[in-house]
Amino acid sequence: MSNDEKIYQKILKAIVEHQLPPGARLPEDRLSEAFGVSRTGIRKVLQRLALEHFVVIARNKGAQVNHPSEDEALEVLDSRILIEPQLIASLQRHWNKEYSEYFRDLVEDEHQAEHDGDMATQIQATARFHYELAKIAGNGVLAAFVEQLCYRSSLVIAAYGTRSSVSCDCGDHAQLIELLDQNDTQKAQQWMADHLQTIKHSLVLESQEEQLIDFQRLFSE
Amino acid sequence: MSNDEKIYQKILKAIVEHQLPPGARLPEDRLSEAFGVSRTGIRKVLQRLALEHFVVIARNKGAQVNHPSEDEALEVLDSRILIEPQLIASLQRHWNKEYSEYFRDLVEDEHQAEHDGDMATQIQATARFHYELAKIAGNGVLAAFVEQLCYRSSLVIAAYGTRSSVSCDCGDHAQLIELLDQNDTQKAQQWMADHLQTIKHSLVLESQEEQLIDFQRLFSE
DNA sequence: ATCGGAATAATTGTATACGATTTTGAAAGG
DNA sequence: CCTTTCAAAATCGTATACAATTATTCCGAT
Repeated sequence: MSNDEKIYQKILKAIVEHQLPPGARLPEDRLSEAFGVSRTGIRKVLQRLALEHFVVIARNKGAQVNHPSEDEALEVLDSRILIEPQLIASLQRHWNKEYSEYFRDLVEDEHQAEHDGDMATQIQATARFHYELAKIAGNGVLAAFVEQLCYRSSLVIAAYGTRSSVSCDCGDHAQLIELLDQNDTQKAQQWMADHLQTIKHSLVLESQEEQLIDFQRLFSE
Repeated sequence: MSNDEKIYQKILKAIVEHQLPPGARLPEDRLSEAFGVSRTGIRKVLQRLALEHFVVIARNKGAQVNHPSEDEALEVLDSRILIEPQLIASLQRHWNKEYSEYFRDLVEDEHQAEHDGDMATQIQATARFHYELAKIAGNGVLAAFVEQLCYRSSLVIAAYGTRSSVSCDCGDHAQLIELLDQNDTQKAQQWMADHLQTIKHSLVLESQEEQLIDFQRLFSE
């Protein structure tokens, strides 16, 4: 893997795992000295992250971790709701015992991370379950998009999620594997749709109220 | 629009309109003098185009217009087949007379370009019909992905399309508007799926045979 | 004490320089 | 005449320099 790619992965990991919260500034100087490369390489990485909506770059003001709007948050989840259940059908055709065991291991990793209170690992494992699943459906273009949506979902949860957003759904993933093992495509599709809906509705969108409430509190005090 | 963005648009346009064919090399020096900026700005644009799969960059060998593999070509179309019909449902809810007229104008542009033999304009108009339609479904994240898939489709057609790939489907678009005007969501979805299938099957995938045939021809002559 | 406003510091935008790698082309040997 | 080899040209990767813009701090005025 190229050096740029390694830096990209590290920063993305930090964002997705909520180490770098939404709104955090990412000055090129600090990053370049932290990674031991010149600003040139850092800029390249930041621009990539910006295209993928993990950071936003304002002209002459630099990069900061994206704080997705409520619209964006919902659209990311809606996109997954539209795509991922659809992938189940072609996924089911490739399903076999090896996959079943592999994904049970992934679920086990999730449980372990949850038990250890290791939220970063848990977030990664949860996202990975979804996009690894997407990959075996056989369409690399869609799989790449789903992978991006999964990571963006992690960022959405960082912005709007509660503790339950990340942990509540973990036990569930094993249920999907059961359905796939039973070759019950219909139910598996429905499960996936419900699962993503659950995550979507676990988001707390404070809307504009947050700012209004601040004003009101200022006036009332 | 920033200067970078303008350069990006121009190069993308040239690729999508088949002015820069798949495989064409894009040396940074030539581009930088052509656009009157330093290589820095060009590199930024090329790297963006690479992330979006319009060009491929090989280390120390530079950028060239992507020549999509057959797998990639099919996956791009399959992705559209999975997504675009699904968008019809939410699209239909926003449909109104203004949209109807707007899209009839777009179709008229397609016809005009076809009549004038202006393939570049025709390609743009055809892609635009699809992604403008996707936009009014109300999900910006998905719409952006569909837009990218439409442009990638143009590149796929540059690589594997016949003349009929670009022109045969033009008259059709008006039919979809009819169905939307009649509020016949079911048929509109089916139409979209069939339409994209038609495009997919109009591709000629020479597969590995091309190379073999070349050898055979060399021997037989 | 608080609110401008100017000077200074910090940060980004773009160009250029130089080393590294690849490609090209020509000359020498078979 | 063809192949091989090596030098030169072209091209890319990365660092650095300097200009442009933005953020911060400090000072004076109200």
